[in-house]
Amino acid sequence: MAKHEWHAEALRGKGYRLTPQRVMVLAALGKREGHMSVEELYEQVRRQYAYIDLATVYRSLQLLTKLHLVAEIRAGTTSRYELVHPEQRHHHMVCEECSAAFDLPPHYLDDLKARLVQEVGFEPHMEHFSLSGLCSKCRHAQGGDVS
Amino acid sequence: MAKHEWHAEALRGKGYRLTPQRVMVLAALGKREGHMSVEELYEQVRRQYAYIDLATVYRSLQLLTKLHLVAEIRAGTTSRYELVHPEQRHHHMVCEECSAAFDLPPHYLDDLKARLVQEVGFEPHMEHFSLSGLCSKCRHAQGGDVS
DNA sequence: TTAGTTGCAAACGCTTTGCACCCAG
DNA sequence: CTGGGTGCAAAGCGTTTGCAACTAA
Repeated sequence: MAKHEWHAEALRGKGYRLTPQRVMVLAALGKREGHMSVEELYEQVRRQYAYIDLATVYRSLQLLTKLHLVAEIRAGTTSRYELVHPEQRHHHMVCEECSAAFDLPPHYLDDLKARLVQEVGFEPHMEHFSLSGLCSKCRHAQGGDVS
Repeated sequence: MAKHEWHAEALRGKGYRLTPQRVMVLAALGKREGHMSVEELYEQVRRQYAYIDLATVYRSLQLLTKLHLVAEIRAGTTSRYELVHPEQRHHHMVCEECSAAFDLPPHYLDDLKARLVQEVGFEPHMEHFSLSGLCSKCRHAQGGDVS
């Protein structure tokens, strides 16, 4: 079963309609390794179905995010989205220079989260978490200057 | 010398004009412990000078942020601002429930940053960093359900 | 059949910009 | 005096919403 079909089934299982638009959104997300901006997603889906509306893409992403079938990653001002694969939780690092995205193994933040809950009493919500900075490639290219 | 005067001097020292509007923005920021939204700042300044324009507030914050005299804290979609005190670096935790803001001692993130640079080669930029989640008060009020 | 979903267009909230006037240096 | 800064109004941009038509179940 293709990558996105699991998600489509989950959608129906929860009582929502499986419309062509939603399938296309899921398929587009499934075609990419990393996360996509709404605009990228929109362009991608439009190649299959020219009449889809941006609002529909937004509404689909909203629904899918609510159901935890896709994850919303806030990078700077705008959001990016990717399929959720429950067995491979991770967070993100986005390079400010080249926009490349990297996965951040969960244990880094789990440690931080545990310490914060214990020592400060604050429970951070890290589902939509991402760090921005410089990837190793761009770091070396720039000679390591820190802003 | 009052809290914000140091910042005003720094502004002039770098060759920018010290206008009443900028002084008022700095003063408003200095009056508060935590960070303020642009709107709060605007309302505050308007009490002294009814004709200030929102655009001026935005432009002042942009300049001050560029000069590292104020820090921009991204909380969810919008930004909040506070005076920078170089000797007391810290990051932020913002409660999603009650919007209260807490300071996060730098060592928590310094650890994380060091590990990331060493182990993954990624250098996160944490100047404008904040965590959102639930503060201890709201956590207990809600009975600890995690979304 | 019929409630959930879509396309369309308009509105929204926050932020930025163009421009003529103004004032800090 | 003069160029940087301001007020004003309008535009920009990503996102959301109201509504009539449509369609998955």
